[in-house]
Amino acid sequence: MARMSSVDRRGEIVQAALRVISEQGVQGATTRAIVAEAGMPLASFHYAFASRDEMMEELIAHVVETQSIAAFEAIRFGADIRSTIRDGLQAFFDTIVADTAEEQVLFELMLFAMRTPGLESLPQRQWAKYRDAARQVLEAAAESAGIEWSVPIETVARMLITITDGLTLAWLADRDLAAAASVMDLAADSLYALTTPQPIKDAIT
Amino acid sequence: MARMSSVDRRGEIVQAALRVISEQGVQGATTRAIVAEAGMPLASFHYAFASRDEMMEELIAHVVETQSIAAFEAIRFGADIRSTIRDGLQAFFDTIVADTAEEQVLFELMLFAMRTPGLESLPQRQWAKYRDAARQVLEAAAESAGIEWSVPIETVARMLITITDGLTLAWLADRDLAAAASVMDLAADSLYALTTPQPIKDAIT
DNA sequence: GTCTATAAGGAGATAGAC
DNA sequence: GTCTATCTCCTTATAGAC
Repeated sequence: MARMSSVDRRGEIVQAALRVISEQGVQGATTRAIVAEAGMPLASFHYAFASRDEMMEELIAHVVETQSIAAFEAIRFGADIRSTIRDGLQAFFDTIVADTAEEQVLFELMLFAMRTPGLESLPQRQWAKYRDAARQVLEAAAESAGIEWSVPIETVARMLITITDGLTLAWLADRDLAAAASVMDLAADSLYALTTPQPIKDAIT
Repeated sequence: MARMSSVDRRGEIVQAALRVISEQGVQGATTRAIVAEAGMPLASFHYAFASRDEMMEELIAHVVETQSIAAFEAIRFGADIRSTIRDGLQAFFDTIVADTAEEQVLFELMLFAMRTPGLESLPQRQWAKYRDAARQVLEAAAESAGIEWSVPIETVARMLITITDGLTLAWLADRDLAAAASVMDLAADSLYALTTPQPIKDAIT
């Protein structure tokens, strides 16, 4: 492994750190563990980064920057809006189940950021990105099914993120697939209740 | 401070550790920081506990044992079930806002437990206690308002915990009171939709 | 029993050889 | 530029004086 650019080396260290965190948690991500994972001598770490703090800052910024809600990309739209919502929740949840370790890392990093001077605002940005992704998928679902949301879509997006966060936490805690399914059933009904057939041109009476 | 029983000293250390964790996170809860907070010499720590690991184990077990959802105790029941639900959510959320640091500690401890051999099952027990508390408050609300839940109450309880967890996480991330209120409005409607007037003796048609 | 003093090891960071 | 060897500090844990 000949010489590599400083940028490449920083990226390689960050990726190695993410793998270490995934297996051992934030606590276990010592400089020694990281360079061992990356297969480089200890001094290379401080050649690329001034300090471990600086590396963690770049790592979290990288996660916030690149991490979208991959789950939402697995959603397939159909004509039946209620089924689309339910299937969409399932697609989200299946991704969480498949990438449980990664999801746990996200929570650990967000809590770490909250405790770290200079990184306190990153969880806020992260959740804003979540809501943005939720809003986009809700817009796409509405357009696909020919319905409208009866409350501001930002509010529906917040509700959706509330539900997905709650589902994820419960999954991390008790790994109960059937229980998650029953919650998703209720959640799909609740979100479906927020839809109206098409434009506003269908009044009662 | 004269001599105290071993049990008292263990409790005092655990309480001091919780205060340290509240201010500095789990990482900052070193034996030195804890005994400094408790105002005792370092050796007292290992006189009471064989190791820091043992203390953390007792601390988390203590939290799981004693921590109920204090928020649910602030709920006042009224005749209007929808308002009762909405007010109940607000009472929960107000408690979260008032005790944000403590709530953050709970998440940190649960993630810590998941990474600690021997403590992996504690989050599961913790969430089971959450659901139990939710079930009790849902039963009380139904009885008070003279309604029934149209789906199994365990499922409603899971839905409620999903929502409160999601609300709590979002609050920790972005501290947006108004946004939480809008989510609680939707959540109250969703839970209200799961109620039926009284016994099952009111059929349509 | 209680505390001072210290051991033993792991952490981040760096000096200096190559 | 890169890596070995080391420095310094902080951690858990304990030995041994009182």
